[in-house]
Amino acid sequence: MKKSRVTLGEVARVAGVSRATVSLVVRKSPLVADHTREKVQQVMADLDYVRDIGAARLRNNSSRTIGVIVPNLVNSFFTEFLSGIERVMGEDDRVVLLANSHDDPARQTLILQRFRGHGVDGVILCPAEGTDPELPLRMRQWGLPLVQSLREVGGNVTDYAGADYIGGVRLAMRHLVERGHRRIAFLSVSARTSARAERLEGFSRAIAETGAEDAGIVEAELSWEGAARSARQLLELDSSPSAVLCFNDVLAAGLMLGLRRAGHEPGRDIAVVGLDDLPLAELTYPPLTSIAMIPENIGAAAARLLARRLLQPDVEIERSIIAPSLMIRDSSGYHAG
Amino acid sequence: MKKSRVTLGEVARVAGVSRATVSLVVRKSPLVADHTREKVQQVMADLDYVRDIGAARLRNNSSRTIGVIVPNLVNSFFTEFLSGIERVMGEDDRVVLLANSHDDPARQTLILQRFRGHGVDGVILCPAEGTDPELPLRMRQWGLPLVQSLREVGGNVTDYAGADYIGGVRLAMRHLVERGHRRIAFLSVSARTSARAERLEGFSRAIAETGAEDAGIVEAELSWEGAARSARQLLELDSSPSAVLCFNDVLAAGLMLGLRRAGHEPGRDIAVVGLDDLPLAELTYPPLTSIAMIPENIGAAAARLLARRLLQPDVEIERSIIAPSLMIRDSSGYHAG
DNA sequence: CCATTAATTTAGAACGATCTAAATTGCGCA
DNA sequence: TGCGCAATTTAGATCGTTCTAAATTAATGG
Repeated sequence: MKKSRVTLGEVARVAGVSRATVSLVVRKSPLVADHTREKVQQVMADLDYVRDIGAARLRNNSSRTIGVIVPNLVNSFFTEFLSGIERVMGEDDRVVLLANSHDDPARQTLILQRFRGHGVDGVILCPAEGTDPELPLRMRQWGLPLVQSLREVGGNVTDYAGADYIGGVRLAMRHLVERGHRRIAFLSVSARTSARAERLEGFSRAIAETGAEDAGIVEAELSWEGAARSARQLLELDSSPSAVLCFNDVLAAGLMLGLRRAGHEPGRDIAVVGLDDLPLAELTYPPLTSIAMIPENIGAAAARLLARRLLQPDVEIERSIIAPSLMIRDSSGYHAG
Repeated sequence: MKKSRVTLGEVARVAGVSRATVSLVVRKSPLVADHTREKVQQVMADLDYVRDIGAARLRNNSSRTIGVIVPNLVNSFFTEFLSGIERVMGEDDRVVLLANSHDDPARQTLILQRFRGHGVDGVILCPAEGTDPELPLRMRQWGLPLVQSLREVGGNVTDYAGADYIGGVRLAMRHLVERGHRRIAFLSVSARTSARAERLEGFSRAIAETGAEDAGIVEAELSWEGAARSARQLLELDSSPSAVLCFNDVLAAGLMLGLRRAGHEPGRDIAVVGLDDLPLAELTYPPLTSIAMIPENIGAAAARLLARRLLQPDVEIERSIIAPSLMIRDSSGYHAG
């Protein structure tokens, strides 16, 4: 029942060479003669040899494993992001350790310790809300390469991959203004993350640039239910906005639900625009105008940044920012008079 | 810049004991005297010692790592499933290696080799479409514990965690029949998986049980776009169904879109019911009646099955089937005369 | 105070790979 | 044939932990 693993030594014995030679073959070294290589490869295939990467790492310090920490696995934004990471790392024969911080810094710390124990080569982190800004420095002291993504703490001290939310918000606002909207509200969230800060920054800049009126900022819990509840607050704003830009598509979808419940038809009585362009955006009613960020690409970019740093630990830090694009659908269809 | 890891040996030296003793402390053995334990723990904390699990596994054969392979990371069904696995494994201080097979058996095989190389303790697999039914046996020969989930190949030879789709379809069909529907169609998918077979089985059983008319089975590509395109075929069925039960919520949402485009109002002109009850179901218009399967719980169940088998490798195989429940919303609101 | 037994602690060999440094083999050419 | 140099191959130490078996220390009873 128990299987004894086939080891380098076995292969060496059967092939009639030394362990060291087999090791060279495994690592595709050019030092080994062609006929030896072929013989060894044949034996490896026959015995179904699988190299033990853990044992290898003990000696050469590369586990070909990276850790990814996301705050959430329900929002498909994060899972597409994850998908991009997994794809790029897989192409490079690396493997992904996944963990969910649930946006809890304590849990995030625990996970990082666990990852350290498993000897990951590096980490892609979307920092939990309330993460200690010193964390990147601490990780540097641990000698653990870090790429931050989607959110960022500690100033520009690590590689970073993200979306251009300032530009994205600008696109959305211009679109609304072109459709004649003057009083635009923003549906934000209560969680203090850099992602939130960036969007708010984008909003105020866009207000300045377009000359539209800041019709108010309302905070909701980050869930469609929360957004639905906030519909009332938005409708009761003194400024009576004709359009609402939302923190993300989940909130936008929830808001549309809440508006309809309150007797206002989104896309006709009031324009709603989301951010992220989740698959969901096509399926709401009316279909949601949104800003595509293509999280899969952000994940891929983060993975490439990390791969690059593993290769050259001391290369200067880089930021990889994915450009947004406007997806016009019916929820912004209303042309304000 | 380079950090030399703090090892057991360092801790031992500083604490003035042997490596073996420190190892006992790390593993919380009761064999060590209280005062020694405290001293050692103090030193471990001071030096920021992190146990190298890879090195440990080399000796004791437990990596506290499990592999998970899903066919897809976009459908939130799978990501919630994943979330359940990650949660339960995390509670047990285990770590999850994630990979996406993209429903491709060749890639799946590659991933399994990779996982083997990383010394995973076990695997939770949602088999790709077209997986060799012999795979579970092969994995047994490798000595790699396997839990299948959501889909299954090779007969009942491994632990399995899934949802009761036969029961779920029954719930949905009864609901429709209670609302007066007699001619019910099924929107299926082309991919041949056990998940599909089970739902079709449920459909034909429910037809028999309820005495409703099988108004036809239409196959769509597994995407909302595919489902939208299939609306036409459904509407052109000779049987002119008054209700459509869909393979899952993504198809249901796409179908509703297609129906509306074709001038038929879902929930009023024709009832639509989904399966899975994704978060999405609340956000479509009209909100989608669906059968909740709670993928997070299925993932948790799969994780527990695997944890149990790791503890007792020879315990008899077990099936863990999550019971479905009916979530009534507006898309089935139409009461056929 | 010594013999036993129980409670702690430990030296040293694993685990499966890689690295270093040195040994061996083969080849061209005098 | 024999020498020098490049091309291959290898012995043995090593990575950080756990295991085995034995050694040491403490505790108990007579």
